[in-house]
Amino acid sequence: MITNVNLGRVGDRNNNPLAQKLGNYLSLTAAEIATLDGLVLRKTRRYEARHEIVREGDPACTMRFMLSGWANRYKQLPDGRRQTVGFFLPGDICDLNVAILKVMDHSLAAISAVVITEIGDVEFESTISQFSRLKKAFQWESLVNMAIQREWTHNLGQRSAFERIAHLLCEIHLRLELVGMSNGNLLEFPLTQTDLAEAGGISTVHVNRTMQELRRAGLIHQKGRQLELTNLEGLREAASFDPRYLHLGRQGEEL
Amino acid sequence: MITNVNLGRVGDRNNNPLAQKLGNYLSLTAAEIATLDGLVLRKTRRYEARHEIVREGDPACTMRFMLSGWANRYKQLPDGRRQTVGFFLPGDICDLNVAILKVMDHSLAAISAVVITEIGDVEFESTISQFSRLKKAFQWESLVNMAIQREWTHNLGQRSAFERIAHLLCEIHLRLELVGMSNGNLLEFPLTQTDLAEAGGISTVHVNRTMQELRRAGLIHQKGRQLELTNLEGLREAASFDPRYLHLGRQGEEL
DNA sequence: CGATGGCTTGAATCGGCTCAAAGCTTGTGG
DNA sequence: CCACAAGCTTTGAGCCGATTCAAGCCATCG
Repeated sequence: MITNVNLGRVGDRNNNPLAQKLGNYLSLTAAEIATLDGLVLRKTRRYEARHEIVREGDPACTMRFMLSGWANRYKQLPDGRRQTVGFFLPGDICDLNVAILKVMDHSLAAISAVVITEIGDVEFESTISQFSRLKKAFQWESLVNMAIQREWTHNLGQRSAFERIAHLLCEIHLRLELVGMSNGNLLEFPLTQTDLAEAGGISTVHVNRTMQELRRAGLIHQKGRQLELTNLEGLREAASFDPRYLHLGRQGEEL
Repeated sequence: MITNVNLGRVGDRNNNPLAQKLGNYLSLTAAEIATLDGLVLRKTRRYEARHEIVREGDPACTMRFMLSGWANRYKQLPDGRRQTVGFFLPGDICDLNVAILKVMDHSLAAISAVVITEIGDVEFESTISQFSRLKKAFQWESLVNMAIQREWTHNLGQRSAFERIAHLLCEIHLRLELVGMSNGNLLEFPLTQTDLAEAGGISTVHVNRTMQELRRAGLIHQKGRQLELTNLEGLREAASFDPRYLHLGRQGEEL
């Protein structure tokens, strides 16, 4: 069920997560933030949990910004085997310039309820041609997304099930932190074990046993939809998680 | 061993592979091709087979274009487990805008002897700001690279060893075809079984058995460094290879 | 209160890994 | 032109991580 809603007030209680995200690369001026608000806090679309957003084969017509909720990007083999190739968290940009390609090579689906802004490329182009630092920030974000995709490749190719799940949790935790959505080591966690299985390339049953192992090792603790990373250092160690691939740290101040 | 060579004449016997590559997305004018030649056929670097090009942690200072040879991009865990996250074939662009990031999150190494052009972003920016169709072609190429990375993620997460290797071979074959480097189903193939193992996330021993299986199934045939895909349709079938993720077909003519 | 979706468990099985040795090729230097 | 080394490929045997299948449990929600 797709509904169009005008979310005019998203911006006031919770800062625009896109501005928050890009602020991790360059520190943005008030004018730049206002520009991002203008891009993002307009007509939005809401998708209920577990609903499709776009399907592989659909025309690729707009860029999408995640305002709230979790979504995933997945690909499927003809026989149905499905791999999640990425998660979208608030502040994420689904694909810069996708509109150039005519057809989606993967699907997007909401995990929890999701609010998204769609942006046409004309408008986007005109914004970044006026604000060169925003342009740089968007390119940066895009490069980080590629780096994440490479890390996922690495994750699936070389890590054991235990390490993989640990790595996924570390990445999600850090990415949520970047948009102010973790409360220390505690986070809202809508993923089912089946979601983790599809992202980790492991069977659901084995995810279950792996999560038990992580709990027994004192690395995580779950109560309902909340996940606590009870020993973040230990978890990162277990995963060989090295956050450098996320390229944070405002190294771009000089511009 | 790194040597600087001026390859002034690369362009005349073999067309500039970059122009050939981008020509698969948009059909380029003579002026556009000349511009690409100007970008690419200048001072180049040659790396011998099996030598490092950049290492994880190095400063990320330039874009790179592959003029000839094969290279790979890989990441390594602290204990040495190594995953190839992508191959670079002639005509490939190592990373648009990498220079924005300060540090490489992965390494590049030559597989066969390789010739590369390095391009500074200032020069690159000025070129694409003058030639909007080239800009579009470069963005397209960049989106295709992301799509390839997603497909690799899918490959590692869901396909069996047999399917994975088959898929890799299909992809390589098609990508070589795009730059005129396959001779029908026959191709020059410098990868060792160890290379395939690192790309497929499988052990070398198992790659060996898998290649035997592919041979027994009549799908491939090897003589020395040559690989023949003796039953391309069968191979694609076995791999569930769907070339749509490479987004070919000059759908961009309208620009 | 029943239904639905997610989590947990056990047992049997299998795909792919490890280790270790041997067989091939290719290139190099004498 | 041969001999040897180095690197790549092949083989076998035993093992282990992860899968499959099938059933039961638990929580939530209409």
